[in-house]
Amino acid sequence: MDYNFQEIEARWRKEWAEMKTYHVEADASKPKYYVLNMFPYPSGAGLHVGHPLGYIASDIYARYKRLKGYNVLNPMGYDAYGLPAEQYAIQTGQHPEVTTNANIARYREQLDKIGFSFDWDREVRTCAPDYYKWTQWAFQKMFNSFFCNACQSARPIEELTEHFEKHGTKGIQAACSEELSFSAEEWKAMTPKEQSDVLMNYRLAFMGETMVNWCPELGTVLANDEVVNGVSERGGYPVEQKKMRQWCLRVSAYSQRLLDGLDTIQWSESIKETQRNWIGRSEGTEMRFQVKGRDEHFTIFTTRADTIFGVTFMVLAPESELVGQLTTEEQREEVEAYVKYVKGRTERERMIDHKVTGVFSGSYAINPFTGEEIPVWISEYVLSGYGTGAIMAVPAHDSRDYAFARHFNLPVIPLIEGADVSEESFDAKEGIVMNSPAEGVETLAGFSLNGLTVKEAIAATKKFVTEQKLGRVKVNYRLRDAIFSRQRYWGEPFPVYYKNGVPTMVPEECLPVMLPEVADFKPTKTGEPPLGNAQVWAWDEANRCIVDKALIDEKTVFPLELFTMPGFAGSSAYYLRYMDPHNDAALISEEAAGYWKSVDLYVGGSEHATGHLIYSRFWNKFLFDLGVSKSEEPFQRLVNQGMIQGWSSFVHRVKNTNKYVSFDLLEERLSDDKKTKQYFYEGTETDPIHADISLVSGNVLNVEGMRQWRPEFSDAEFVLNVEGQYIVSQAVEKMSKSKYNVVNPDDICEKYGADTLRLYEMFLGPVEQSKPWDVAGIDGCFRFLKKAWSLFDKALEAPAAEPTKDNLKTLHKLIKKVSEDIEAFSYNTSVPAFMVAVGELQQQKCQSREVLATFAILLAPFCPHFAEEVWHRLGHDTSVCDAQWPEWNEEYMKESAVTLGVQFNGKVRFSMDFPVDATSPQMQEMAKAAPEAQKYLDGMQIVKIVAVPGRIVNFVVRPA
RNA sequence: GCCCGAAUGGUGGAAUUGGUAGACACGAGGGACUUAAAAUCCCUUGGCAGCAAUGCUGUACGGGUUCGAGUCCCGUUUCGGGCACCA
Repeated sequence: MDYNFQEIEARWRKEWAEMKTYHVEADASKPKYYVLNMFPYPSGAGLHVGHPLGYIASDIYARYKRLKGYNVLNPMGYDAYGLPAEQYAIQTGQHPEVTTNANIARYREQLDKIGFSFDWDREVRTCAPDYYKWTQWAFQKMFNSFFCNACQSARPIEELTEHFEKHGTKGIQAACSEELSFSAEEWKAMTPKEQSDVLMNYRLAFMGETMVNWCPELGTVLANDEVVNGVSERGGYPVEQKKMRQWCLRVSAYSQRLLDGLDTIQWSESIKETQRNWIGRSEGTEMRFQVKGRDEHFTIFTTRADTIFGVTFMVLAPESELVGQLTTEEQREEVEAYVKYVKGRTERERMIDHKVTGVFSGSYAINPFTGEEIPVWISEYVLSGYGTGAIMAVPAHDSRDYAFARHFNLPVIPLIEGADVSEESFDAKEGIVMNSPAEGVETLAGFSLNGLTVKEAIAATKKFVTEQKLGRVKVNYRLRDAIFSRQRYWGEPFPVYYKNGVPTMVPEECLPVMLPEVADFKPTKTGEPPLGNAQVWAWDEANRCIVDKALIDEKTVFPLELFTMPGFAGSSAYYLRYMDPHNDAALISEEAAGYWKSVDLYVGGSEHATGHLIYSRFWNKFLFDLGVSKSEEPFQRLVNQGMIQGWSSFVHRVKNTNKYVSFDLLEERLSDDKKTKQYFYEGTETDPIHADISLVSGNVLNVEGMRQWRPEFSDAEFVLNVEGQYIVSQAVEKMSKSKYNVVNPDDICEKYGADTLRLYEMFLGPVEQSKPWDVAGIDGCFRFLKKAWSLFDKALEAPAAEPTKDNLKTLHKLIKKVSEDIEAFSYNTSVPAFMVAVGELQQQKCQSREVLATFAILLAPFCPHFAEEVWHRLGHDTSVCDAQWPEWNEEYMKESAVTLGVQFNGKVRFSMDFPVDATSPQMQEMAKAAPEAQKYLDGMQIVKIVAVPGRIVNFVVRPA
């Protein structure tokens, strides 16, 4: 009987669904294991072969763990809110929900063909009201919390108001946007609006007037991780800086915990490093500088306090509030012009050219150590969002300060012995300090750093600054608060209304606040976000319901928030919801949270390193503080699957013609910058144009198909080579619809079956690595399954037999290899092990039902349909999923004989055969053979015996 | 510029973590079966020399440690990834 994968796979697909084979419930009698994939955004293009890579890898792990006796949670869902559906809606008027549901249906159909062990009863969709209810709920909890710096934990906001009423801000240690100072009396005297504004300064979800990344093209603000190289990640549109009122999450409050947590989880070093970079902890000193001739001072942040004697100017960020205060009348006009110039530059312009620009403020600061006067400048190279927005410039030891000093002719004072600062600054934190102070300069309390190493000098300065109360030691983080509102339609609405200008939460019992219907998905004519188009979008406080906007009276009926939440809102805690997806009383029950705790294995792309994976950790830590999540970290082990790239094919069109020339007729030249290759035909340059890979076999183009494919090719001229063929050029690129290089998993399932697809994707290379999809190699995997099938087929037709020694040896070698490989996520090496094992069993004419059944269990994680089929043909009536993973036994694997050799100088050798067993007489013999060998090696001593089981034994010898 | 990571046949990639380099697969070549093709099976396949046994050489390049290095150390080159006026 042939391997009829289509029939087998269809049957088991149906069976598993009917039997709910993959349904899972919390079960205290079994250890749990939680496997999770990053849930997909269901795009209109459907799945390509790259998508399932991670799903297959994690599915293998989930199935393996289940066979090992774990209660495995392996859910799947959809990150359903997103920009493409909304943009499609704007173009076509089609409601995003309609397109999203259609896409989800398509995804589901594709996923179902690949044989995953997902528990679909637990599916979540971020756009479902019973799901986003809990996104809104978490937001409200953040709104009603602040972060206590002393206990490093979120606390109810009431604790803060109580404290304000008793003591004002005195003794408050809370994460905030801005340090405030007021007394209890002042607090009590504030209007509700004023109190609300003060509390916004502390809430974990707060409304803040901040510089945001505004993308005019998309009509919305973007988070820092959504801006790449100064343009929007999606679409690549320019992004500018704009001050706007926005909802924000105080992610920065958790900086230290986010950093510390990294040491407790098994993630790749590179992702951890990326997150450490993004958090950007830097330990330094904040120092106060007096302004000359005025009773004012300002504070700077530096990590190089030791360079205080080399400060020759100060620099303020143009956006800094200090600019207004420190600009003198004479300089005002010039400064204002400069600030205006800086505002006019986009983020991208600033990034691309680091122009040295700046202007003198007119003021001088006093060096607190020496009393020297230092001019205060303003320049865009100082960022307002980091530190205090002001720096002390030490041109000798900072390259940016150096460039500025050279440009504006400011003095450069070297402070490190032997540092040559005539051409560039000396930035390294090493060497011996000098000129600190320079000879003859008197300093505060006679302070001197001369002769110390830089590290000692930094420590000494910190100590001195603290003692003399010139400032304080301070830790700064680069991590910014996340901007949490978007000016879009297709996202979670905020459960917030504006009561006389004060943002107020819709009562928890009334959640979710459902996304309203709108007539138009575009922003309103007055520039309001799309929700401004909703007619029924006001909150009736008395009746606790959403009502028509026309009823707004500012007494009991108030306008609702028009912003929606960003993409990361719904994806930040979805892994918790999977634990208890139908609970409508809580995000998750105590029992579910206590049992499943956190994700043991998380699989997804590394592109989320600074987005989702930070927000999720933050969100989870917050819920952990609330006691909802039972684990400080959401994802214990993270595996980043690589991308599967596609081989794109190109036809070459001669410039300004409709003539396409076979690739082998072109002449290759390097471009002027010698980085890219260009191809010429008879001296004229050609442009490579994507051709659909379905029209190419090998590297030969189906010219007729090409003509029919798209109208522009129908009357094109194709110049063929001498064999009458049109050769395309090929290159590896990201798999994408627009590059016509997409391989659809459906086609592979159709032609080879899901089991072959699964096996092949794993065989292609390490899961973590990006690699191109190579169509040719899949035959090898398909052949393997056919061979394995015939092995079972033949054995089942023959009478059953006891396992032979060789059978057991092959089997146990395989058990060991596969078990170890799965644990290590090294599937690409276990596939060959299966191939070898099948070859051996075939040769042994294995007829043992027992051996074959065990083989089926081992194969089950990789090729579940196949395994299930043969498992049943072997006479089992329960699913192979409920079998038990076998243990290997070293006994069976012992080699019967090895070759013993002595090697010295690569010349002297002898050999003998003996069974491998440390206690066997033959092994003892081998030990004796060591002195025996000495007679071959006169004057040598054997220092070490290296035995490789089944291989060779080397005696390591040295002159005695 | 700074911080990671990588480099092994024609190709994807193995190598028990310091112990026979190139598993397994693809591709290529040869053969069997077949009228033929597909499918299947067998053999060869890093390079050089040789009929052969075998020998020499070989893991980006140059050094080093070691009885022994793809693996460890130092330097160089190239390619990926991340961060980037973060004081």
